[in-house]
Amino acid sequence: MPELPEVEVTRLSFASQISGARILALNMGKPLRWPLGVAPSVLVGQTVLGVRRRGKYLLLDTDRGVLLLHLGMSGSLNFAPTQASAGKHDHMDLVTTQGVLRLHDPRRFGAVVWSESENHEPALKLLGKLGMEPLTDGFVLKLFQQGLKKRAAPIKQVLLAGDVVVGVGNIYASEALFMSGIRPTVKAQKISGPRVAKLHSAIRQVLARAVSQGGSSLKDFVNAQGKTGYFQLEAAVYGRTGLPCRVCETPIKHMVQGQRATFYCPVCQKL
DNA sequence: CCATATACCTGGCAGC
DNA sequence: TGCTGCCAGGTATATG
Repeated sequence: MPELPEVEVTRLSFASQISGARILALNMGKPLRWPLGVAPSVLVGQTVLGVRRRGKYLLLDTDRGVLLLHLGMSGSLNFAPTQASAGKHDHMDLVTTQGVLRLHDPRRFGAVVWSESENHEPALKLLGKLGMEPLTDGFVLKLFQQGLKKRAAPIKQVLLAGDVVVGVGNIYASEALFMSGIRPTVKAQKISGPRVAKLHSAIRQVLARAVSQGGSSLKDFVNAQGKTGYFQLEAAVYGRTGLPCRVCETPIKHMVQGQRATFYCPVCQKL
């Protein structure tokens, strides 16, 4: 479910409410992708200073470190005034003086990891190689071009790798490539300057628009308040195999790249 | 250094 | 209704 927009929408939906809260308890359920790294009781008594996002990770800053949260493929967060009874797939409750932050994650590819700081081991390892943030001024066209120049892999896979630019997941990679008229199979380094500029702007556009619309995944995305996205952002190509391209009516094609589904219009995306 | 395959885990759905 | 096989929004890790 979560690509950058969904993670950002989730962050926005509970950051201000949890900020300033004192942690009363941390209850972990079934194992997630990685262990927390410390005894949950270490968190008790800490104060939540705020919530940031880096790529698809949420960073819950406290006065003594940072709690890294990742939603994996199927995770979602809920922030509620009181602690409801936990369901089968609820694997973390962070109980605070201002509410309970709960992680719901059926597949358990998500993670909750404690790090003493952003520059200490767990955080450094997880965040250290991440690429540019697409929705900040740090996403400089020239740097993006330089990043792509080094890569012989197909552009779709370079986008997903997250070491050049973060936050573009499987849905938005296909969408951004459609918007910029680029074939997903083209080697990243072979894309012309003007095309890279188009892609750069398409990535910003598609992600920013999805954030402003409250998250736009195709399925049941809900923010931490339980509100759904508006789903106004209709996919141009993702999941539309065989359906007419919204621009030229040509049937949308499907292919597999790096064991992931890719969708594109063979006419609108020539190179 | 880079590119690609693999693993993790559960639920939903199409097809029989 | 039940079973089987396939698919799913991510990414660290191993392997070439």
